[in-house]
Amino acid sequence: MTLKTLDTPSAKPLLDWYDRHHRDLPWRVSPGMAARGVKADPYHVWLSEVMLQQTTVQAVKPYFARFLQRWPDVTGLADADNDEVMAAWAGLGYYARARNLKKCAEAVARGHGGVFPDTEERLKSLPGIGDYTAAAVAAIAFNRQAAVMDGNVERVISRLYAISTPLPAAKPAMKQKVALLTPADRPGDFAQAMMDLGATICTPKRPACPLCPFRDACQALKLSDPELFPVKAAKKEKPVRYGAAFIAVTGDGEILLRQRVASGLLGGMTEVPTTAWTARIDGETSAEAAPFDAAWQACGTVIHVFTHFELRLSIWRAAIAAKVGTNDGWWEPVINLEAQALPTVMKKAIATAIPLAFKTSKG
DNA sequence: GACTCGTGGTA
DNA sequence: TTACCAAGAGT
Repeated sequence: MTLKTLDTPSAKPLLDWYDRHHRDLPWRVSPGMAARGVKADPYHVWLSEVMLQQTTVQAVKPYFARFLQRWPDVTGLADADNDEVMAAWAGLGYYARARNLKKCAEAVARGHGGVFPDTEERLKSLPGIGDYTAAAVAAIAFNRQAAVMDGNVERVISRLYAISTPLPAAKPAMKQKVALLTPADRPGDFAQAMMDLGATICTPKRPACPLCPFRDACQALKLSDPELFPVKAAKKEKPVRYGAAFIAVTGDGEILLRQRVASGLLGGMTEVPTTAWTARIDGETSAEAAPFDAAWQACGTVIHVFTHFELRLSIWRAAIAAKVGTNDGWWEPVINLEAQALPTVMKKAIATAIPLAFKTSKG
């Protein structure tokens, strides 16, 4: 306890706040249940943490429920078909997470007897588990005193200590503060409390400081303005790329699909034939680049914003009498599109050409 | 440290 | 509308 210097606040007010105001989430054991001896299922904790990486709680909920229903335990997921996992993940984004999720399940099932390792270090050696997720699973599922730091925690800590060093350079110093603050008792609840606080009280804009359990200790509130923290490095501008996508439909109601290469953007996911996505409008965005000769009709443009560029996709449609032979693709009944591993941008492209292709057409 | 890697919600 | 951002990891 000598490490806890005078400027380290107590975690007690936060835990008391969490006992009263915690969010009820499908993957969470509430503090009340935990007090009665209910343990969090490491599989549930891990699955939810991977899904929640850079993803909102609202978006994760239905995916978490579907995955759990389909693959109730880690061994079932390890034995699952890769394409089915990718299809189940379709729409959630960051598809490397799904590829690594499967690899991690296989490693746990075949290398650890179906039991998740219970230390931060061993967890971090698994695919798709980095600093954050290793600490989160260790703390939440195994009650380890691990320092859990995500975007919420960064915001809370940066304000609590009025840290003016920009992110991500400030991360090591912030992590040290989190480690000093994390209690040996209830480390999992502490981590979840910090994240709930960041999500509901210590929000990016207009934080509800009067309701905060750290209101008396917060340096930003005392000396400055909490909304000024955390300081972040300036982000660069998003370039625009252009391309064309080709939706070919036969008289039998089949559409030409193909699979993207296993790595990189939308790796391993399903797509309609497209040109390369280049920085300029050129001949490649026209029907000249179509997969085969047909009466291609322009039917609109899809604008889709990825993390680091904006894509403007010209959509071309052709109704053909019968299938055309292809090298790298296959013909799929339009009626089966819902079961495919189609990322959102591809659903938007198809929905532009075939408005009734999906039950709920977005974009 | 700098990039890559999705998507949908919000102000 | 534009901009930010949400329980980050891998290279």
